[in-house]
Amino acid sequence: MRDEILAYKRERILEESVKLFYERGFTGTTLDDIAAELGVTKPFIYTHFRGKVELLAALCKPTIELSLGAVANASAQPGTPTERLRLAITDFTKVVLQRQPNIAIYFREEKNLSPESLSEINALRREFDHVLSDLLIEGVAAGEFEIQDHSLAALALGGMISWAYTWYRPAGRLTLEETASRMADLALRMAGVRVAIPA
Amino acid sequence: MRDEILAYKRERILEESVKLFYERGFTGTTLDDIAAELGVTKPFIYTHFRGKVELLAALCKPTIELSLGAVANASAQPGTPTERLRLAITDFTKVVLQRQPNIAIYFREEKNLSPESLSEINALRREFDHVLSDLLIEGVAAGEFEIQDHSLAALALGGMISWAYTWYRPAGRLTLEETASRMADLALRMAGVRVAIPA
DNA sequence: AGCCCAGGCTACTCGCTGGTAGTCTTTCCA
DNA sequence: TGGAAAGACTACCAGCGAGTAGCCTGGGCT
Repeated sequence: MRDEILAYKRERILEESVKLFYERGFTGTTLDDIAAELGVTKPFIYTHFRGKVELLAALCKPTIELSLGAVANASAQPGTPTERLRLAITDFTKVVLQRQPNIAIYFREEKNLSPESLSEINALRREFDHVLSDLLIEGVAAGEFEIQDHSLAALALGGMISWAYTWYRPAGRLTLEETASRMADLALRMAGVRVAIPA
Repeated sequence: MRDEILAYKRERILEESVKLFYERGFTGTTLDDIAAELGVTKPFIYTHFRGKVELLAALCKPTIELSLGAVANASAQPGTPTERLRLAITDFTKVVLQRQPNIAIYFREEKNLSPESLSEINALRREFDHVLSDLLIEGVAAGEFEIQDHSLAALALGGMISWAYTWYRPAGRLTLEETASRMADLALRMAGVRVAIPA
């Protein structure tokens, strides 16, 4: 019970931090701003986090873990490489779109992370590329994909999806599900799979 | 002659600014840092630029113009849509890779631009997407491309290439030319063109 | 009722950095 | 050789914001 309240407070601090860092940038946001938005004062934040950069790490790392989790989970499913790649891309896209502000903050404010957090996150990203790359290799071996350079293709795929944080609008023309599905079509095509287009 | 020296000084200031902003971030770099790197002092910079944010704009805007120029020029060439899209992607990729630090700074530090600079640059980006989108539509009309949603495809293409600023290393496995060419292959595939793969 | 303590707040400090005012030097021309 | 102007520097200011020390209050337990 006490722990739950503590966790809730932490969560609320993070929520407002995400919002403000997303809108104004990391250095453009003061701890006083965040506290004011919560209706508390700065020292309150210090009872839950060591400082501003720890706040940043707490926003970024779990989101990168979620991204890695999406592709790793999809890749470990039963099914053909084509099916698994489709799942990996749709799930990863959903993470990016659902956590759009966190993703944006991470890529923009990477330079403000502590060296320790940065290297932890970089390890996750290398793992991400690795998993994706392996899935592509598997698909080529199975004769389903046709890829010249699987490392480059993995980077291109990851970039195409990650980039969505710059343009996706929740109230836009396409729903989250539609966007994820169409991105998967584009991704499969890049992998050399013949994808039919609905009329 | 006098003007040339003035222009040279401006250029040198920008060079060092790019380097430091790229390495340490915009707010992580002080004007004193830049001046020290140049072997001068802070007021020297103020004789060439109004302030720190003008420096930032002077780094970003011409690079975005160059990106737009690359696709606009390619799109206006004679030739089939397939040929023009290939040229557009290779040339755009080259801009991204040659100006990698500028591109990185722009995307990371967008929030630090003045509202005026930001809206100018945003206009250029809209134009960029528009040109790319039109080229895709043309290719579909000509029966060369097969695309479900040309707006989404334009965003995905733009993202896939722009993203290269996060991973490209000049001393890496692939040369700039090779990377550009392979990215074009991937892009054409996404557009639904059958691209042969060299053994 | 009285005590204690957790949890939050008030009220600071202090370093940093963008920006500026005014001085010095050097060069070029009369 | 004098002087004027450009161009750069020294020395400063002022505001801002991260982080902290110590106080206050209210609720629960004895």
